[in-house]
Amino acid sequence: MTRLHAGNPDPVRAILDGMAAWAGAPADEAQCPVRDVLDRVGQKWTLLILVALEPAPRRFSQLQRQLRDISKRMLTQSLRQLERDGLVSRQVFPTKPPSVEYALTDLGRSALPAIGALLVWADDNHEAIRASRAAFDAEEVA
Amino acid sequence: MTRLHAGNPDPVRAILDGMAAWAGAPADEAQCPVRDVLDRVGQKWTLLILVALEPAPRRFSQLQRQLRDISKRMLTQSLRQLERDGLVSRQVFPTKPPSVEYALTDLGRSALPAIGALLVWADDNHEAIRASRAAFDAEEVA
DNA sequence: CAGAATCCCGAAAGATACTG
DNA sequence: CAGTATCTTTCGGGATTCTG
Repeated sequence: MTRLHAGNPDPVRAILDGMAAWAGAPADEAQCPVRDVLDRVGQKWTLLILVALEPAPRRFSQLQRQLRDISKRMLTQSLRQLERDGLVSRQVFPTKPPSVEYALTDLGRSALPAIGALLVWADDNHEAIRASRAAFDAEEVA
Repeated sequence: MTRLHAGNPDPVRAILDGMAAWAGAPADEAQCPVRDVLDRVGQKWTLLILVALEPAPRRFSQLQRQLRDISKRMLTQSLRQLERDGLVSRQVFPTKPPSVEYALTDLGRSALPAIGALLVWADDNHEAIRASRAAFDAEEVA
């Protein structure tokens, strides 16, 4: 068990080693923790939902309004996955009409710093990225 | 310009505000820095490539071997995007046969801490996640 | 060695309509 | 309100083949 700790001096290197270890098993790569989480991260809505739940628990409609252009279908699906992964809790109130409240679990909350760091980086550097793209595209034409 | 700084006491909140600001423009959501970077992150190979380039610059074939099951096509495509975004530099050596070396730019390197944090979290918690999934699936059957 | 060019499939995700 | 059920489209990405 190669466990990585936050205090690890070179986590990135350890990650590479960990990936190398998984490289042996052909089909078991789906079980690799890195790939596993990366798939979730790629889900387009999951991270936004987690972030949206940070300030306080939300109800279904509240989330849909907050995320603007997400369909009910995708919201339901994403929430189900997050619930299955244990990052989000779902509590049904048998009112009339029924209301459902979603909240971050401790596990889900523990992911926010890392996610936040990524989003902060995105915000800090997207201008540089856009500039780089413009320059790159300009050369392509020439 | 709501700029987020690493020292911000509550970056997540600021991100939400930032997203809300973008929510106004209907089609310009693609320009939202958060969405923009999230798309890249979801690319399945981009993060792995960045991590793989951390220790030292690599050549095309080296990368392909290191990432095991990536095809030439996807490796080329991913590297091009990263180059376009200014995260990776590409240098061609006119040897015979030609060799190409890829390296992280300063911008690319600046993204590694955030990525590392995410991957460390993944490794630390994937066991809890897998347990949660098992429990969830067990209930579904019942 | 380091790609470019095609072909093709399955998964992700959007639109729409119906329900308890 | 909080979903579920379909249908359809899009697109990421794998396999294969060809080149300088």
